[in-house]
Amino acid sequence: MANKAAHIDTIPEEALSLGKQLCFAVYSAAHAFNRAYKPLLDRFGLTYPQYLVLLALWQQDEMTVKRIGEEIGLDSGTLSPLLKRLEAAGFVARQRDPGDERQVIVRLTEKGRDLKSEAFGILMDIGKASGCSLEEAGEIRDTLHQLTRQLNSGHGAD
Amino acid sequence: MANKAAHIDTIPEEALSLGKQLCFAVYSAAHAFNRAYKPLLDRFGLTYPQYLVLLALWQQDEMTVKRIGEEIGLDSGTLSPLLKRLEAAGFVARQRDPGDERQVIVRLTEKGRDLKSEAFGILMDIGKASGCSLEEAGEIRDTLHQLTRQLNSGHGAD
DNA sequence: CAAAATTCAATTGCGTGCAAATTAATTTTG
DNA sequence: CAAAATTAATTTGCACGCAATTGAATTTTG
Repeated sequence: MANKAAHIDTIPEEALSLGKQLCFAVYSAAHAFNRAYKPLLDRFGLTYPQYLVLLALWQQDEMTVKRIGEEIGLDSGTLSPLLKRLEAAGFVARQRDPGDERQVIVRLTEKGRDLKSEAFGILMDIGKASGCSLEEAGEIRDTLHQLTRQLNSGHGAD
Repeated sequence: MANKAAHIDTIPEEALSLGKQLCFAVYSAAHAFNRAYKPLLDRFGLTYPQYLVLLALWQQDEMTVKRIGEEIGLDSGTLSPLLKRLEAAGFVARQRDPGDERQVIVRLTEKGRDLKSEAFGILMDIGKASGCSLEEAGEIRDTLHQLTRQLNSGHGAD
């Protein structure tokens, strides 16, 4: 892992510029995606994190809160109220696991399952709005996954 | 009713997978950066958005709330309380523009200016945590800037 | 010049995100 | 088997982030 940052006297004043910072680029892109999704999701009364939960459930129905949290990277403090809102909106049902009463199993309702077919439309609208090809998107995605893994390794198991 | 989008043979079921979505990769990377910054910024009692405001002010001191918002992409609804907290913490001062009483000018305090030299340390810690070279970071950054611009063009000035 | 429109910041309301504390259920252990 | 430790979800408190509203100041215009 040759780190090019060996002699850092090369990091000038300019490095503090927002435009020069990778983290700000990621931060801005995340907000831009959020804004792009908003009008599409508003039609269904969903927020982006709520949509992420549905995406996860469309792949694998009947997950515990903890499992969902691992899938999308949120803790129960965020998920508990979010899931209650998804339940109130009729997209999912929550039920204590009879086998282990500590756990809550979240499953799609009919309404939640029906939304899946519409999700392809959202996906394509976003794909168009992002203005990049599938290959391009795939490259950026993989690069970011690697970056995320690297960043997360800093406080996991060391 | 077929649960498969009829003529969209290029976008399969798999496209709904979280791991396949560019937006989720961006979303996750943003959170990963946030978590990486947190312990570094906690030392100064700062949040990441607050740090962004200081970065902007280190480049160009004495900006209006609106100008800062344009720099980092936040509106006054977010900035007003944030700037009050930055003021309460002693990093900035806020003052109505005598020439145009609608505007509020934000400027660094001595304490805010002093923090600038420490910021290089934060920058380098993050650079190390991201595990990519300056060139690599630059490429990803430019790609994301382009992506952000493309996404924002969908509802901006046209 | 005065009314209307515009601009800027602050405020309100709602939904994340995360840390820390809480509660209930299960597992470990002494 | 009972006490202690662990686990899962909820709750609480704080800080974004954004839409919509408000209020004050300025500009436009009739």
